[in-house]
Amino acid sequence: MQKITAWILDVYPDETGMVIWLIDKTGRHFRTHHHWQPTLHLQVAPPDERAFAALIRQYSNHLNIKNDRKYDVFHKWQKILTIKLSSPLILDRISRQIQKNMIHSLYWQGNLDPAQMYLYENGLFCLAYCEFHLDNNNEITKIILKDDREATEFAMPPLKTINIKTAGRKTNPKHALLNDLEIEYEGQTIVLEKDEPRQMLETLDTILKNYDPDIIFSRYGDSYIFPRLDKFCQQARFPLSLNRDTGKNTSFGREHTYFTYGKIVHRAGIASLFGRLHIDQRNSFLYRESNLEGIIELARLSSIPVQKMARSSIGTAMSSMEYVVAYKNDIIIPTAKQEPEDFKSGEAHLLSDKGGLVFMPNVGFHENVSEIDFASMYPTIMVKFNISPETINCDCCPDAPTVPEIGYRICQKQKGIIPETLAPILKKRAYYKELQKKAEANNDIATYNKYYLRQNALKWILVTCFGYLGYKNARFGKIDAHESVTAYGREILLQAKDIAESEGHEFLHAIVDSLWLKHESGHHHVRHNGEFCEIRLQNLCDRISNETKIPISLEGNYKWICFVPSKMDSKIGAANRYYGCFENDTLKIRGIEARRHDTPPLINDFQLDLLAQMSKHKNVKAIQKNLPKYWQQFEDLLHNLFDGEIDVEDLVISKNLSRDPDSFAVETHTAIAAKEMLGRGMKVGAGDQVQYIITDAESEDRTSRVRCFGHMDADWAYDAKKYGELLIRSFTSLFSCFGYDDEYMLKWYKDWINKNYENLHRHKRLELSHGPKQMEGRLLPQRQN
DNA sequence: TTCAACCACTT
DNA sequence: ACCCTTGGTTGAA
Repeated sequence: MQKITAWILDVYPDETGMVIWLIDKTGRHFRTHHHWQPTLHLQVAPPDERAFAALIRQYSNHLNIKNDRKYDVFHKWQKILTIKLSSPLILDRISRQIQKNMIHSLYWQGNLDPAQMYLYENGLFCLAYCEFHLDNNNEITKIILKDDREATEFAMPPLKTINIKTAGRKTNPKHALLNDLEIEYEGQTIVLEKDEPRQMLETLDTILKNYDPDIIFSRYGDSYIFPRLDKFCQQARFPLSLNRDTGKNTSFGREHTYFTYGKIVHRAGIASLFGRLHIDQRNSFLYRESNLEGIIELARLSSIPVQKMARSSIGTAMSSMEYVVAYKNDIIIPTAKQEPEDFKSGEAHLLSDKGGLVFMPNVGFHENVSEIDFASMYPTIMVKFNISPETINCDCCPDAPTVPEIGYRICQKQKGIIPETLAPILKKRAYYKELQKKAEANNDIATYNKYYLRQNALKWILVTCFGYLGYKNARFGKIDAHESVTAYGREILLQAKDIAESEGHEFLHAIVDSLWLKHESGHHHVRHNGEFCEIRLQNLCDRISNETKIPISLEGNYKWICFVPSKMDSKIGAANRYYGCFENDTLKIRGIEARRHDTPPLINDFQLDLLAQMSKHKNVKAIQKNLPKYWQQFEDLLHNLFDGEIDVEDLVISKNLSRDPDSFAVETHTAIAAKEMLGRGMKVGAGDQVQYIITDAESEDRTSRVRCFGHMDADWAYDAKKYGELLIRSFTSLFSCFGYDDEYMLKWYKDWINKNYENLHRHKRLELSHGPKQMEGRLLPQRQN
């Protein structure tokens, strides 16, 4: 027998169990194997008995079935069949077959990834430090975990990394011809030339064999580099050593598009390696947000293997963390959500259907305002009030306290699966934030970054876990739990408002988890009375935190803040559109043009420039005094626009395609630009970004309304009038409360055009002062073949 | 000119 | 493989 103490690098199934790659303190790696059989649970309904018999017949040698009992999520003792499969490789097939042919039956643990299932069952995770007992065939006989996924300090193995990317272009090269490849490792860069494919493969192979990296980072490795390399290898019959496991070939997953945070995201198919990790930095939300630190943090918490974690959505990580808890508590996981929404009376529905509480702010400018924010309000509510699908209206606590307004009971006896999942995450994040602060104070940038990245990854779990509660496909989701959270949220916000008012603060505005309070008039500057204010606010926050049990803290004191009026009704504010300036002259901007990614650079820069100037003013009077100056800047820019002096790249509008170009019902600018690109042989689809210039917004001929950026040639010019309107809109967003509202501005605009550009025909195209710039990198190249 | 459907985006 | 709202545009009535 042999003992190795090492980290788990990667896990994947084979015929008889799991292949487990280890890496030790010195960076040595080992391929080991652990015999393992996956388990499913089933409760066969009478109509499905024939289908079940057929399944047993078909897989007679592969299924080991016994009668069993298990608790389900609702703590019901279920009489079930436990089915052991002979090999993890048939798990997917059998799981699908049960789901398809046995629709009346109850079925648990279906559609789980075998590697994750193995890790859940053994309480393990990738990058866990363990002691492994091996026999002479490298077969694992015992694993002793010497690590804890909830630990905030954990050791990491020494990982050798290498970077592969295409030379030159920064854009997605999926349409492009093959480019040179750049390989970076140990501080050196090697360029592999595209003209010598054989040479390219041989050099890369040598590097892989000699340097033997643990992680390959790439840009567009999933969609481009790895598929091309694979094709080359096949053509040249060259066995490239991408995989450490010599028996395996690179696996290419299916590409897919999905909806998240209100937009379609395109995810290229995963190119995953065996025994070595490939992370495509451009196909990983998590990498972009929180680097390898965040990927590893979540891989440890969720038991999702690192390569898959890198490409997973936050929702997937959240689900997997719930499964970890379920396995730990020996609770079986339903294959699909089965619990229908509880019956509700009309009235209850009306009350509970509301989301977060939002007030209507008094529009316009306010001075001497402080903002206080609840930290992670919704997840904290879930943990503090034990809100989980199975804790709502449980059978065991008929006299339990109820949720405000909607009256659901919440279980007092059993801790819910969601609170149990979230509690350690909240705790861990708070701890990381503390360490981050400490490192900042010590000017220790490396440590600061490490903890910033980790807490940021956890933040994403916390901001999405609430939405996931009500998501109809989530296995542990239930809309009632969702509603309970917002009900508590509303009550807590109102409670905070009452406390603030009782302490003599003037309530100004509140959105879900933030409150804006005004200080009594008489102190023109918070600074003037600063210290007194700080203490009063600190006391207020302490009192609210104590009474509501949700921590709240001071976000900052505003010199001035402006709540932008709604376009629908200028009397009331659009709840989430505001901008303000803190005492230290930093700005907070929400909802207005400069915050939107589809605002062209010209407009964006103009608005931000105005705001930067305004941030120097200490009160509203000073802003008002400078209005003529701002107006002049606005009018000058408008003249520039009409005189054709603006570079086209400052007018580019970028939008995400919500669907494939041909399936748009309305010919929006986005749809027109996408179709133009399609016509030029470029591959654009849902989730891709299109960039275009408005050339003639009012044209009868739809195709002339916009041009996709990159194909603007000298025959085309931008539509100054239209961009003028966008410019005006960005101006009114800032100054409508001074009388520069839409109505006034649009009338002024009409007169201004008549006066200054009366010879400008409505559809006249302007000459460009400089030809369109073809910017390297922003230009989408023609697709090959 | 009006308005419903559609689309993109933010919190 | 998430909730809903606001604001703007399109194109037919």
